[in-house]
Amino acid sequence: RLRKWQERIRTKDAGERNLQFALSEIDRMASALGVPRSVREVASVIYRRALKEDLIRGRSIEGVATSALYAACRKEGIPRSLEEISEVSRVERKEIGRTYRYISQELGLEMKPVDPKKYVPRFCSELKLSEEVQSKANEIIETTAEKGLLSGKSPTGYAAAAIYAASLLCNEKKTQREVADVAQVTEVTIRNRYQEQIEAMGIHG
Amino acid sequence: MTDPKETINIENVVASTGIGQELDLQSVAMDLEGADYDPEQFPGLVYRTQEPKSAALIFRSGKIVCTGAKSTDDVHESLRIVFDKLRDLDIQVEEDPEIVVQNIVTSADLGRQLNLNAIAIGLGLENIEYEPEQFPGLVYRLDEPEVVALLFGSGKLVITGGKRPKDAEEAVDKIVSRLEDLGLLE
DNA sequence: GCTTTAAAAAGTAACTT
DNA sequence: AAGTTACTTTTTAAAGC
Repeated sequence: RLRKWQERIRTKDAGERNLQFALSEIDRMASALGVPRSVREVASVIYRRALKEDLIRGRSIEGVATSALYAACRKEGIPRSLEEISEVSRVERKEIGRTYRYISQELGLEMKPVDPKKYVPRFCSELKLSEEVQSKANEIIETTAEKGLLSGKSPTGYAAAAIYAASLLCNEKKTQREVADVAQVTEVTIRNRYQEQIEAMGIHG
Repeated sequence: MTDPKETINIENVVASTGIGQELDLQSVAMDLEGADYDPEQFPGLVYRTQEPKSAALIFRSGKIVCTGAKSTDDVHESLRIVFDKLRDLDIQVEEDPEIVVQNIVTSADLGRQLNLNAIAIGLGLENIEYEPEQFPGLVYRLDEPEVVALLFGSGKLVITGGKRPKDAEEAVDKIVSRLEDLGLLE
């Protein structure tokens, strides 16, 4: 009986240690990403729910913690791409995506697709582009998305192309490479989305 | 207007069978030309047929999996070739081993562009999976028939998981009527 | 869970030319 | 910039790690 009691304590301690590790990892990654405290709190709640629903079995703690943070960023309306998230995690992008989809489905998070406009302020700020460019980029995204151009396209690539187009229209040109670097997409993707967008907008650049 | 059902095309049929006899894959690999066998990598021996085109995975237990065929008839034809090749190697093969179709992959075209964002909301976020950062298709799981559909912005779709060609037809009908009810088609 | 096989859809990426 | 190749998703059986 003493042994069983010790085992329970040991198990409880192990569980506590794992939870503490997961929460400290969420904190570390959140700091590295520079997201507000509210996001860490939402991520913690998602992680604890996943723990309660026994979704971590067969998966790494770090993988679930990273996925919870990715989901939290989206829930709070300040999404980070899987590429950005994977840079501060030791879990690879593909695994984060898989785990995220799994916990999202199991916890019924009902995540809406990411709106490309959510990336505009941060990307434009990193590129030191004006408020005017941001507004123009948002207008391009809104107008072209309404025409159905967004279906199936990556939100980061879509936002990057709109920002590139807006920078040209506002005479604050940034090169495709500069925009591609902050959005972490290729120039080819920007070129392809850009062509579709300016055509749908009836612009000739 | 073309009925989407008429655009259905079977792209791949997966079936399993067995010759009812254990095999020494090492010797089969030596005698069967074109056979790929690397037990360190995968326990099955891979044998490809040219006409009809398919790939057969042959196991030590004598069980066989056939993939890549474009119809259930092609599955039978491909496996007949595999059985005969094994017989040529003096391996006893039952007269006609039971062949079970395990999965049929189909493609189809709804004929109009789809707004996947609207469909994701319309069909209910809890029932679908749409993560364009990871894959451009919207994943829609149906209960009856029990298949998985991948819907694309172009209006093209893929139906997989079915065991009968009819499963894909029923799935396309249900998808079309649901999208029409939601006013998301056309 | 992974390994292998086939196939479609469309997007993205990494190469070479 | 174009072209090629390859990887993402889904499904399914098989035997073994």
